[in-house]
Amino acid sequence: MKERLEKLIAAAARDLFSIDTSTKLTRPDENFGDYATNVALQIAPQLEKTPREIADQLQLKLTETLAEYCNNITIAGPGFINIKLKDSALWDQAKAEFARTASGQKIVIEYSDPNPFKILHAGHLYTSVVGDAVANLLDSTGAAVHRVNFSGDVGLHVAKTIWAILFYESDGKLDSDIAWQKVQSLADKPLEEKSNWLSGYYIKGNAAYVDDQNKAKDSINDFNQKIYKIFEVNDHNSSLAQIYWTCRGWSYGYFDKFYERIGSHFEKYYPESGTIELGLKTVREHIGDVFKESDGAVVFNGEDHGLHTRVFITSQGLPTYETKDIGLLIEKWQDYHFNRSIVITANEQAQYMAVVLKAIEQFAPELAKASQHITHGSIRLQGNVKMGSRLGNIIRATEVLDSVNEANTALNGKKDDRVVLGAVKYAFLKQRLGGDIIFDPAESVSLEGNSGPYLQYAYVRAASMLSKTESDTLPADNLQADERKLLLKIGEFQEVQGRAVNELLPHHVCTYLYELAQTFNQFYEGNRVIGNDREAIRVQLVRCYARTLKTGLELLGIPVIDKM
RNA sequence: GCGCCUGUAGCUCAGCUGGAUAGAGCGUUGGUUUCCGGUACCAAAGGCCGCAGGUUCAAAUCCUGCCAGGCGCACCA
Repeated sequence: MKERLEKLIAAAARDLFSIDTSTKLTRPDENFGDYATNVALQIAPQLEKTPREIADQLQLKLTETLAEYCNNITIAGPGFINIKLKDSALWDQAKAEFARTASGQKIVIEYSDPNPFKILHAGHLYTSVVGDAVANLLDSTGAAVHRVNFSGDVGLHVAKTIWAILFYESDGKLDSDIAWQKVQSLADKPLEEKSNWLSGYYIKGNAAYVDDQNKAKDSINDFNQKIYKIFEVNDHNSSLAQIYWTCRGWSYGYFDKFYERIGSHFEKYYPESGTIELGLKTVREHIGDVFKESDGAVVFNGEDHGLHTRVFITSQGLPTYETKDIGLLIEKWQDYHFNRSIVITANEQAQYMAVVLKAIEQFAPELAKASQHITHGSIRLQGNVKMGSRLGNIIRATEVLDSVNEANTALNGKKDDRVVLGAVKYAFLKQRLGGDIIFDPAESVSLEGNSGPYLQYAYVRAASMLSKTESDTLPADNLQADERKLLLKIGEFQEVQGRAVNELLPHHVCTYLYELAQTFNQFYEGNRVIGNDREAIRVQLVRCYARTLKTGLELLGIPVIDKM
């Protein structure tokens, strides 16, 4: 509807003044109209007329050409043209489906990216929720969306953890047989406990590495190579390898359980270990033309492109994250032949990723061009304090869910995981991507006001009403003011979804859904539906509203509830 | 030091492809229930939109400088 009107207005301007405009319609204050355009103000200078004169001429013309959709076109202020839609146009708009703008396209979206052997913290919860919402948005455009997950199953953090297990379980002797016995003895423990056990050793290993206790640094670097070696020779038998594979399995098992709890689903996991060979091969092939050797390492000279210079292969001959990311992108390409590849991470990776993509651009420009990196802020504690495992103030992902569960149970006397998820996801998504999120376990996730449960409750009300009626008549004209206001708001959804997709910003959907639910709650207060003599029309309206709210909540990955 | 991001009400944030009186939630104060589910609704108080210039008929929005905070800058991920 909006695009149609914009085209008609552009056509009118062309007819009247032989001028091309690219003016967009906006949603003005409800007192002015349903749509507004400032086209008269914009073209006035070049036509050397007053905006008011132009607006007058346009008003006459548009009253004619927009007659099918609009019944009132007025001029206000310095020359704004305000348009009021017919009720029938409002109904059409409210019932429209999403435009399938990316139908036939393949999109690979990678997000969440947890590290085995390390803690799954609040930041992982946040990035997962964001990724789900962005993927859902893309899905709504008709594209085939493939959700994948990249996880660091090799690398220094793994060496730190394994080293610490060996060191502390065998009294500093680094005896893998003794450590393996310990690992086996934990077999029957719950996944959560195993995961905590591992992340505890990561913290110890990291501390030892940083402080270089007991010459730990060299020793850990040595273990790093040993772990890469496990993959090189496909070792599943040595006690070190058994410790590695067993603990790795615990981590992945724990991730699966977590994703199930929050409703995330990945089509494929790409472990870093699987990207090494392809990454190394690719980088080595391009030593000379893209990469160069420097101090025994292989680097990409980002400074030539206004970026940082980064190491791709260390002087030990090991691939860094950079090289793994190259292998990963090529592997994704081989798997999917995507039109678009999107990676979501925290802000701190932004400039790093720019270097990797610039390097790829040198030898595979089409891959780099199809790739997009979007980033978000991190979770910070009250008082703008950063979380960090070494600071001992990490909030586990499950702690966030548990604390909200506690608050919700206290509020209404019973536990409901759907409401907890609604509250947490909405709290994270309602903020524009990019900035940090200040998280206070006690207060940040609200259950009232602008919150997930508010939306869920606003749906419950409508669902409850609809269960009490059989009414199924067609919509009618001559809407009353409150009815019209609600229908107008419902009709805004397509525009909001379009904008959220274009900008890959889910918070637009949150903002809109909250306004929509607010409009509905206001309508609900003042207008009886069931048993009213306008029941037929109002039931149609409520159906339309409920459908819109449900679709919106689904885009955000928030559970839709009939009764709560 | 260089680069990127951020600065809007007491707090947490929308608004930033320039437009009409700068919005919401929480918190504070005061109201609303014979009636479809009160996790609701209504109202009040609360703003040099970080500061200073510039562009424009029009700037929270665009440009420049400064101040404050965050992130990144070679063998971690």
